[in-house]
Amino acid sequence: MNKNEAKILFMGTPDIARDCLAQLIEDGWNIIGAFTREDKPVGRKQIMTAPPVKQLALEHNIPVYQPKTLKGEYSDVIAQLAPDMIVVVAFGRILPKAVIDVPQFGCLNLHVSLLPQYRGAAPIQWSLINGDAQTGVTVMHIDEGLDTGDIIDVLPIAIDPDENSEELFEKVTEQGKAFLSKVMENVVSGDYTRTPQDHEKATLAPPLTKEMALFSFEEDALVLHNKIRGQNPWPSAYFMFEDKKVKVLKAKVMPESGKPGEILSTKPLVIAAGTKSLQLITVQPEGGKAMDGTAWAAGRRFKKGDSVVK
RNA sequence: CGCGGAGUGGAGCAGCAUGGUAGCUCGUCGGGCUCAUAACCCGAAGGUCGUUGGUUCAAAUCCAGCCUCCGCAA
Repeated sequence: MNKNEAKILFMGTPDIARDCLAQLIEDGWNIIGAFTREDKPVGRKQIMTAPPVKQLALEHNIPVYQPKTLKGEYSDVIAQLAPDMIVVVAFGRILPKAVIDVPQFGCLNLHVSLLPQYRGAAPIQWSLINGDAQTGVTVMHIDEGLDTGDIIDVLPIAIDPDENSEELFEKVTEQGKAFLSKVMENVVSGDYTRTPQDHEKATLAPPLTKEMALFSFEEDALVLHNKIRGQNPWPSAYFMFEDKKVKVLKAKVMPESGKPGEILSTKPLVIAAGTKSLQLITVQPEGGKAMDGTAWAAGRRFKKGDSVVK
């Protein structure tokens, strides 16, 4: 069977899934339907917004399905669609066995880490927070676990020491979507191998939370830098100043040192950390827009030697 | 009507309770000092104080409406 004949059922939700779907459409795959999460309220106005995948699918007249769960009756719906392959990218749901067993070529999943490392929802962010030099995308056969299936192929991707989650996501998406299409071709033609994961080496990348985004200047400057870039754009690493949140969107490690929290310089704004110091390049105070660290320091009338901690 | 903060020269802020002279830290431009500088010194330009209306002899400041931005929540 070649790729024009294979019936593909796509499942995914956010931007990266949309971009992958766009690539598959462009490459001529026969997409018979798109499963995505339900519309949800977004922003201060709580406007109901369709997931990116839904928006793209509608533009291409691809049928959209937004079930609450894949169990029960939806397993039958999927069986009736009779896909030859199901492709899952950031769908956010575990597929039940009844669904996994439907397609003859199985269910493929693109995961943005070098499995078995960083199984779960936020692999990109965790690889940055941990200061890794490399990540990658893995295409695997889905089984009933969380990112535990047999690996088909892997594409390593280098991480720049200063890039943030958004930038790394873009890079990974760009390379990953073409890789996915290529691996799918190999699978359809039968030219591939399955390699079970080494479960002993598995690590988890759970979703980030706003609670963990609070940091202390007692920590090492490099650790803080990695937290800041890994949590940008969400949830944004922050510290408290005069009972208000101050998000740090972009920072840089500086060699100077001092008492943690001490302002070593206001232009640029450099604050001492546990080890070395951190230049706050872009910050966003609660209630305010993102601004240069120096601008924030100007408005707060900081002087060299002041401290941002009590 | 979910809770809350905010709109003041190019940036970030103060001033507003007790209406009456446009302030601070920067940036920009010109000059000086220096081997040099994100340093320092001197000087200058730049604002109908978000918008509309009201009160008043007089409104950035008090009152009402409207617009916009942001944090939280989701």
